[in-house]
Amino acid sequence: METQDLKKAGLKVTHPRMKILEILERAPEHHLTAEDIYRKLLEEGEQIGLATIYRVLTQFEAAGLVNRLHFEGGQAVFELDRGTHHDHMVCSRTGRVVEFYDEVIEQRQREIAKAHGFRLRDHSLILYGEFIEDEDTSSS
Amino acid sequence: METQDLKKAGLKVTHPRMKILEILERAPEHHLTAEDIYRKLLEEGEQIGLATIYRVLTQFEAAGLVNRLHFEGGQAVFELDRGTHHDHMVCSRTGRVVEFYDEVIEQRQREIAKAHGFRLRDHSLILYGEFIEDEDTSSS
DNA sequence: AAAAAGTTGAGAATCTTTCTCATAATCGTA
DNA sequence: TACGATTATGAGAAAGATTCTCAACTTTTT
Repeated sequence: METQDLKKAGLKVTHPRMKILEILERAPEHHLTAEDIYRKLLEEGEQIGLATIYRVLTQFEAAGLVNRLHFEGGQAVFELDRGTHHDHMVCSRTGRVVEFYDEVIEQRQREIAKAHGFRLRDHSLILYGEFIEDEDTSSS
Repeated sequence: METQDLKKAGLKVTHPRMKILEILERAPEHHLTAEDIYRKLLEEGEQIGLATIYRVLTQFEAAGLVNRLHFEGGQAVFELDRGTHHDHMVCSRTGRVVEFYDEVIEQRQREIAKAHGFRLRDHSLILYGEFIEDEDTSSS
């Protein structure tokens, strides 16, 4: 029930916005590109324009409903903001994304920022590599 | 004297490549977009095509001579690889970039990766905010 | 229900980056 | 030092991602 969130953000409760939120909520991957969302909506028979998706995602980002992440590869990915900050680990083989949170790292960042006279607003930490279990050793 | 580096990477020593390296070495900002390099070269009377700049930067990246960074905003920025890994702090007001290195964070990343069965290849840590000294409080 | 305000879809436009291909430069060798 | 094989360059076209434009349409307010 996010119609509240939309209203709070000064956004009208429209069909495209609800559907986009739904997709983000249901996606098992949790991290989707605008195109991913576009295709998933099409599959469900919702013909929502790509331009609308980008527009809405940008509005959602401004409202704090979603986060936009810049992984390698140019295309931005979006995730629902579930209130808890976390960083990301991206498997270069499968594209799998795992979230993690580490208070030691968070704390160090604050200290480093302070030491540099830097007002820390946000940060992006992404680990790149491969999950060992995702490795297809010898199989077909 | 990087002609050695170019040869070692299996790249011919050409005028565009030398000039691009020069620009990267001399740039006080240390972090340039392909366009930045293109414009700086033009200012020096070097008419090198943008396509060449992108091509060369990609080759340099593969050879480990430069790093490609993805700050917010879509455009990639490049820096000369001076052999010492570091992360970045970006001022949203001035665009100023400051490098830092923190062994505690590096170590934590390795531990986190290990705990997740993740073979860590690389990482990107960027702090966003503003340098307090860059703040134009009241001035003209 | 009508008016006011905000939203959508489609395609055009923009921006960044890569590709194509004919021409030109580099490098090892004769 | 010139030759030939190889590789690189420049310009413009092309591709990919995202934003813009604007007329038609919903939502919300009155």
